Amino acid sequence: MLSEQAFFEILCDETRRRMLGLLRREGELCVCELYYALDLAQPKVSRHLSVMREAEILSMRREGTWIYYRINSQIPAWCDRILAQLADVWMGSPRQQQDAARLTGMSNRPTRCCA
Amino acid sequence: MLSEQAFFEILCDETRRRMLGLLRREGELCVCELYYALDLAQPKVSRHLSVMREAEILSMRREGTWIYYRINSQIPAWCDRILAQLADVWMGSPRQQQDAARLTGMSNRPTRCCA
DNA sequence: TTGATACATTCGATAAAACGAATATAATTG
DNA sequence: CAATTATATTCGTTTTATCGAATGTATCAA
Repeated sequence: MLSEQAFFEILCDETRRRMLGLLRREGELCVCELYYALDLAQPKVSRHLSVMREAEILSMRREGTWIYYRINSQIPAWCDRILAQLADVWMGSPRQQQDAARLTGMSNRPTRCCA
Repeated sequence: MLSEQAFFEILCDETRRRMLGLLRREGELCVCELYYALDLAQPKVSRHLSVMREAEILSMRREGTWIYYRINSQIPAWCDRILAQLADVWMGSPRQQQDAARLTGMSNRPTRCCA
């Protein structure tokens, strides 16, 4: 169960905040969408994903070769409220807009077959 | 002006969260009250105070030999909201109660002569 | 000016976090 | 089975944070 310490350690890294921002906005994204949108190397994104998965702030599901990540719906309410505050700050920041724009402009995004 | 990165780096450390929790509750505390309440070495508390002072999340005033710290009233609104969420989580946690109890039980607390 | 009290800083060591590069695994397609 | 695509992990290195111990500074009182 996501501890206070683990939660703040996760928020400490800007890459992870960008990932959480995008995921909160989009609901669910696969790894290739994430690293494309953030314009970062795939192993780097994967490592941060695994850190967040182990801390149970993210959950994942596999669909074929793609793995979709989302913010774990089981996180404590106070974490969710802080993420909401963070999203407020983020929306409108140049970096968030850039990330979102790159995602929108991405071609060949995988098509989800199911929720 | 307190950056997003600086803010989350500060929250990353449990000692600093305890300090912010106490300061939010008490309004203003001097260094000796802080390290007594937290039961930590004075240099350790001083170092964390200077980190937070440099990040402009704390402000200070001197009164004689005592230096009083408080949460900077100029911090961005979103930081304040996150600190409020944090205070909610904190209130009632064993550690917070312990810190507050030690402060209450402290003898020879300096008497403030002015605001 | 000497001593005492409150607080700050420096120093060296340790430990944790993040990185790029390379490699491994897992599912799909032919 | 081989090749391809998507994702994960390992490895060695570099950076950064934190710490205790020791020392420095500032204020006040005698």
